[in-house]
Amino acid sequence: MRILLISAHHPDARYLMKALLEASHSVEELDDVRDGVFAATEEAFDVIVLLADTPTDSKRLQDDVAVLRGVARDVVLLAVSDRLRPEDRTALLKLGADAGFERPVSFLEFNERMKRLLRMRSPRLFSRLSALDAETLTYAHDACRCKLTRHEYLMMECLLRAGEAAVPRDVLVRYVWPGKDDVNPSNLNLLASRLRSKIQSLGMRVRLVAVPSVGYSLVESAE
DNA sequence: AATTCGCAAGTCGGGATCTC
DNA sequence: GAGATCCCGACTTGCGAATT
Repeated sequence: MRILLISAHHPDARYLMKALLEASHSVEELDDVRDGVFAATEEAFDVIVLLADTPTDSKRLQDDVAVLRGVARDVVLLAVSDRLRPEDRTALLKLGADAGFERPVSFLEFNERMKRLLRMRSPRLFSRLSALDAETLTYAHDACRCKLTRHEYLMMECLLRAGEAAVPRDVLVRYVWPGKDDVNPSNLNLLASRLRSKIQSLGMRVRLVAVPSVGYSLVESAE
């Protein structure tokens, strides 16, 4: 999943970021809601997680949720706060949040809830990604199963969500190495090469194709 | 110790340009 | 127009560093 984590240097952000990365998500972290709004208009995220300040200003959190929902209508929007009274939770839901969590957050529950909400909001995308298993880092196609590394997994996820359309190189780089702006472009070639040979060695009926001057695409092969 | 990752170097193929 | 050459992007391999 492509996740935008917005947190104003909250101590929990480190923990959440680490857990999300270990769960094989592609996470972009920003510390300002205004930057988050800009990022959400520039790129299609699956989930936006808004970590409120400590102590939480409920009114401000609600305003932030409303602004984010205004620019990202199809995204799963989650708010995490110190304290969520029933009336706060209700207000957040009315303003467009899909769920509100109170600290401390159980990551396992948080992760499962995210997946469930994505399934409801974007069933087609969820179906495309169903070939991937984040827990075991495997890709399944027909009767074949392919064990992937974390980077290979993220590249595969990025390609699968595009269907058979070509994914630009810069999009792939941002997806696989989120938050890093000094990625050597040849690293993507290297990753693609290893992913391709892994798929081919298992005889899978999909091919990783380089699209000159654009990027890569994943296509079904006849044989 | 095994796995993963990334850098460096080399190969390959296709397109562009030049020369005849 | 055809062949030769050059260049660039894609791909592969080897190896060492970092991580688990």
